[in-house]
Amino acid sequence: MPETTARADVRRNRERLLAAAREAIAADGTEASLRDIARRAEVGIGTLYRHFPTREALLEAILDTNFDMLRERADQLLDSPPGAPLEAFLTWLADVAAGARTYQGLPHSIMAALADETSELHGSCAAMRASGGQLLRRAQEAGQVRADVNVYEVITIVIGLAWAVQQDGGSPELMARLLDVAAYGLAVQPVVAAPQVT
Amino acid sequence: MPETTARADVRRNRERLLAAAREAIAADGTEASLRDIARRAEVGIGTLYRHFPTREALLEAILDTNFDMLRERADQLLDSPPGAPLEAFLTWLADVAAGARTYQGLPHSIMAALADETSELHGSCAAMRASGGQLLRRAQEAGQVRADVNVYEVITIVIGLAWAVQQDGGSPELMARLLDVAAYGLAVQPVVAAPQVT
DNA sequence: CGAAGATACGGAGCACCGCTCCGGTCGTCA
DNA sequence: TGACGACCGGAGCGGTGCTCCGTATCTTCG
Repeated sequence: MPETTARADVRRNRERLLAAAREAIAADGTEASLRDIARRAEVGIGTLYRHFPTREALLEAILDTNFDMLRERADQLLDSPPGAPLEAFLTWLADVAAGARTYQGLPHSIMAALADETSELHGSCAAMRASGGQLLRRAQEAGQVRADVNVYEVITIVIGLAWAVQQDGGSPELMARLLDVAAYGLAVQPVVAAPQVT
Repeated sequence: MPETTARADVRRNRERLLAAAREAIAADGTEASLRDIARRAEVGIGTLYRHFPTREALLEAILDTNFDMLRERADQLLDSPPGAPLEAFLTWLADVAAGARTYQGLPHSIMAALADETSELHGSCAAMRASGGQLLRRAQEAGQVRADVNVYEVITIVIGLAWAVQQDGGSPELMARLLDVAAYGLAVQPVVAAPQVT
């Protein structure tokens, strides 16, 4: 049973706007022109603002499922393998990095949302951060990750790297290499293909 | 003997514009309104564009000495201490991070300039990168830094972290912590206050 | 010293942006 | 079917980056 709002055109316009926004944001990034989104949806600019009072509200509606998946992924990684907590943690970090790079400008939106508690995006971002916190803690308790870092710093590192990679054209290879350096820096023991000291 | 341009008002206006730009960029970041800069300089918007055809040209004029200092610092670190190449390299990285954070939005401008060879800022940024490359190579040849990273990746990491810290309010403490993680990830052996495996 | 010529100045103007606000339309329910 | 109220659309405001040209100013030469 789909959420049955009072009027039909409301739901219709909402769907049109979301579809148009997905298009526009895929093309132009999270800073896509709102007027352009309204145009694509064949809807007045006023209608867009009534449905989504702020840009963050619109982003939240679009990215909702993405963040949920990231949270689920964390829970999943937390449950299934009792061993290898470092690996699980790093896997999740890579997922976060990948998620942050799905749209041009997303890293900026995420950082802004984390900093601004009044942002509509804040909830999703904070939930994601909390889930990652558990993964981090487990890896730290297993003695596999530096004990002197917290979730906030880890997220900041990953989003920062994701941003830099985006600026550089968004090559997945570069992202992997930078994540490798970060992983090496976070781990207590080298885990990946890193030069060994003899 | 100061560069004697044909007309006097030209030099006068140039100075006024640079002073105004420094003010505005310190206040509003590298995306400061150009109209506002012209207003502060008590000069027409056309005059601003004639002196500095693009925003990058204006930034270049302002940041020129900053980038030069970063390059000199690299040369200096390369010469003075024959030992401790890792330390010299990491010191320079911290300087770069500090420099990238002097203005809001500077990390973005730097990354954009490195990617776009036609940018007026590209020269300064590329020169800085090249100087850092020597420091990196020396540390690698001494076996103190992972051999599988290049300057480009290192710069990308540092600027990415600087950006993230800026987004978060720009706390120097956070910057230091993130740089520490990056250093640990780049170094072949732990050098800083990092948890030791027993 | 004064006038001619070159050169730089200023800002009006264009197309865009985010965002507000209100008159008219249209769906819904009695 | 009619009335009511929620919803829509877009004009309008103040801002942006950038261009272009009539005009004022500086310099140089007679």
